[in-house]
Amino acid sequence: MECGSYRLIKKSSQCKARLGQVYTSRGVIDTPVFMPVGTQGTVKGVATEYLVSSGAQIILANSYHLYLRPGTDIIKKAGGIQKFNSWDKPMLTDSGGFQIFSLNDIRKLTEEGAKFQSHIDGSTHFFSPEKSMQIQKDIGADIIMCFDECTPYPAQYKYAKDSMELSLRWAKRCKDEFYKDDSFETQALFGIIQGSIYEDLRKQSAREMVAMGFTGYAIGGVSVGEPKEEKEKVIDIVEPLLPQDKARYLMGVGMPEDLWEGVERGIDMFDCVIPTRNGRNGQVFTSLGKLNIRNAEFREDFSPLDPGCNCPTCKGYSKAYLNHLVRAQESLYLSLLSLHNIYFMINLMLKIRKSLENDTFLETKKEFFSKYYNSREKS
RNA sequence: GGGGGUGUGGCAGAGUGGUCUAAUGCACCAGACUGUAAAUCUGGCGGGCUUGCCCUUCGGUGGUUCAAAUCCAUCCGCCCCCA
Repeated sequence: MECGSYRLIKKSSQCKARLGQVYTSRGVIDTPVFMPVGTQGTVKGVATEYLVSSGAQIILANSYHLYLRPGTDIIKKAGGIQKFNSWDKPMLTDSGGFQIFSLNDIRKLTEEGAKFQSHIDGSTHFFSPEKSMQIQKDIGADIIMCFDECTPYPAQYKYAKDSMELSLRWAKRCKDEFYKDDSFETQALFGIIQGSIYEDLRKQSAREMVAMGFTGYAIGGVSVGEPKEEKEKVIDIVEPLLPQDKARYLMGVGMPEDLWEGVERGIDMFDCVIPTRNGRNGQVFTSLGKLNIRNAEFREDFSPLDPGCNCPTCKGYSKAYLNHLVRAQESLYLSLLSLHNIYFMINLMLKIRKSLENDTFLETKKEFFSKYYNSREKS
């Protein structure tokens, strides 16, 4: 079976949601799936063994960050990223395209590629589509991404069009570079659709990417500040143009509510920094809504974060204790909160997959939302 | 007993006649975070409302002055040095 190939198991009778699997040489991924982000080759604050016990099936790493530090030579010597960080399940690397967006002030874009100034020491580095492919081959993840420009929001039509077309030309170069050797036997290359919030641009991008032919397709350039409705509109525009027999990946998404909306619209894969970053900042996701564990109301609350949660944090520690750890700036809270949030997202996807098996997606979604949005206000 | 110093918002600590409800940090109270330059960032932090203004604040009291956290007197507290 081709690495990165998608198998549709069951389609919802209620909406576009799909239950399926993505094949990789390091294992099969049940979809819809949430992929925790481990930019520097580590899901911040979460040891690999806990990541495994959370049920995470695949995690991300980032080309730009690992290229700068420790350097791809070291990762190669280690035997690839999975040997390096002891994660032997599937992995996906982002191309550095998002850094073109986030490092806006210290990068310069040309047709050839992107010149970055290292955020670590200021040194200059150049990423081209070809270079990004080489780096991602060296890192050795199972799924790798095309080098693109993650178009900022808001973007003028002209900018969005030029940016999307540049990403198309880069995608062609990525594909050419990727298939130069036999990497495709163990790695899959996914294309990324851009076009900001403009219907014709999104359609053009989707059509041309599909015509070019990739193992899977990602929707990029979302969750960059646009309203929720715009994001959902973009999925609705792009999804019908994507082949049913390929995985669809919504990049950088998201919040629990976004995962439901994405799955409902036919998305199979999601990644987001939110469970870890927000965890480090005290925000916790629970079946009864979000809460900030730092807040005074939890000082004497000796119950777990989420009554129904099976994570080590909820099994072992109370809100009052976690509140204390945060106030005392004890580093343990970084791990405990990140871990809980990872479990929450993974369990959420499990619940979603189960509802698809039973073909009760919409009812389950409704039930989730009614608890998630109403419970905390009532109490 | 002699000499010197000091007292400012929850804490530390600036300010030494008007531009002072009083810098800054901490603490505290909230909010944000979406392919990670993030254990970060933002806002609030005496009271009232008609949100611009009014009232109350710099150990206590009493003065000087158009004007006092700032000057004077006095009282109270604390600290240091010498006996």
